Amino acid sequence: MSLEARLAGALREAAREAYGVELDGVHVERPNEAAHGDFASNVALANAKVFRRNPREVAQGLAEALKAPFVEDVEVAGPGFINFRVSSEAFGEELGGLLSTGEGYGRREPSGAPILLEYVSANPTGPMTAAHGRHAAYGDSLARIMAASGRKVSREYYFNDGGNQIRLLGESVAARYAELFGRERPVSDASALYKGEYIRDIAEALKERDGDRYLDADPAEALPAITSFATDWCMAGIRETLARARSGFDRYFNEKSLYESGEVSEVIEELKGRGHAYESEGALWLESTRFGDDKDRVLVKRDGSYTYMAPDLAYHRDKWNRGFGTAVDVLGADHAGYPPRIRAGIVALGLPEDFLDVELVRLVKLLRGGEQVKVSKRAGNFVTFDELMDEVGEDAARYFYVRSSHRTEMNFDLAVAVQQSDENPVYYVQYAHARIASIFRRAETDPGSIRNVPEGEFAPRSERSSSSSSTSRA
RNA sequence: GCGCCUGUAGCUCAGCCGGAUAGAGCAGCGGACUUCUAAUCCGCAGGUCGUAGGUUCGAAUCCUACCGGGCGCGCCA
Repeated sequence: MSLEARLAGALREAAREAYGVELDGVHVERPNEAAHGDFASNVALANAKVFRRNPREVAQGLAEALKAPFVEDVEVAGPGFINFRVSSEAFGEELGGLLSTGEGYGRREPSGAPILLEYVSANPTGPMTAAHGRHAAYGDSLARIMAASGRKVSREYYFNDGGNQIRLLGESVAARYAELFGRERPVSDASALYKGEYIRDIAEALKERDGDRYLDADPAEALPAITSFATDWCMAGIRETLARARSGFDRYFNEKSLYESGEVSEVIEELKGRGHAYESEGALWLESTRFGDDKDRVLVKRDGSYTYMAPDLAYHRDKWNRGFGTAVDVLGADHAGYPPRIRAGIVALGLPEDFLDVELVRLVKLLRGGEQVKVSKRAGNFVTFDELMDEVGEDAARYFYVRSSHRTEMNFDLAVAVQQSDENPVYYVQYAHARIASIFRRAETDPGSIRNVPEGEFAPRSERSSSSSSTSRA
């Protein structure tokens, strides 16, 4: 157990002993000022109301009742902070524990209900973009952190290879494919087609594999085959990109499987049965206003097809049925309208409201030397995640993505990310690693072989400043 | 118009379930050291925490209004 946790426990015990008060969140931190000790706590201040006494008095009482042999000195300071000085033996023990545990240090054993983390979930209509990159970096980091702090996590990528966007992808590829043979394929709305360079790549790959067999074929047969080839091509590319970014998934969940298993129609029936779905204007609506949404949402369109809500609700119910305690959805900020309605649907299905946790990731603004990089998806002019990694490297890409909170818009300056200078934090980290490795190489020592800390080599920082002249610590 | 997010040092960002002089890195200024990769180390300066009110013993943090930026308000996903 960490020193912070041990101190928090001791404070909780002292509160029970001295005041008969049961505290839940006890905050112990490392103060900014070394003069304030090795650790400090604001319990007395934060819980003054619970104790019904003035903070200084409470702090004094807690300090007196504290039973913690590893604490050398306790003092009450300022408006009611409790400052601790910890013995160097305790620090030595902690360091010894750190060295022997190695990379496992600080990790917790898994416990509690597993979490389903869904992220990226981009439909296979093209390569991953720089915006998706932020999702991959954030989601992967979140998964690692949750796992390290003792939660079982499953990562899923939910995709749909059958919707309207996919149809457009198929049309786009078919048009390009025809062009490769010098033909023109009639399309209903040329402006809606995807224009990216990759469309040509897909068409060429298709020509490579199947030759001209779709050229004069019945479109009713050719188009599905072309579309299927295109989505497979995109999905394979996405998987490659994700692997390169070291962001793996336990499962790629195809929306289609929810129709095949009957779960979509089940969900509709269940909502009807619960009285939360009604028909109006020829469509079937979810009564989501009853559960906090702005307006009711269509589940089944007038033409009989489903909106995305239907399979999405089926997917979330499927997550619940698989035994997950929490579903975390990482979505783009352009889906801001989504959480209230899907939550409404979840509650309407009788699942707990807090089952779903949605994290919205803001957009990435790409800069190059302070100048904004213009992107236009419509014109097929965008920066792919692969191009970004080509330019700055995988590590720098991930570092910058995760550097600032996912909730704020971020500026990603490609020019800075490749600089080998003080301005580039990635370079700093890499350089620090190189230097440390160099030291160990010269010392002819393997850092992994260090098992115990010689007495007096390390000291808590409250002792460091005062006794710096006595011992040199390299 | 309504809703959600956001505005902290010249720049990029922490801090935001209220608490000790508001932090870091970079950039700036001053100094040290000629080396285990100087792409180093130490120090200094720099902030009306968007603005105005309110709650509180105490507000960057909570509440209200306003200003600026982003996103959303489809029988698209």
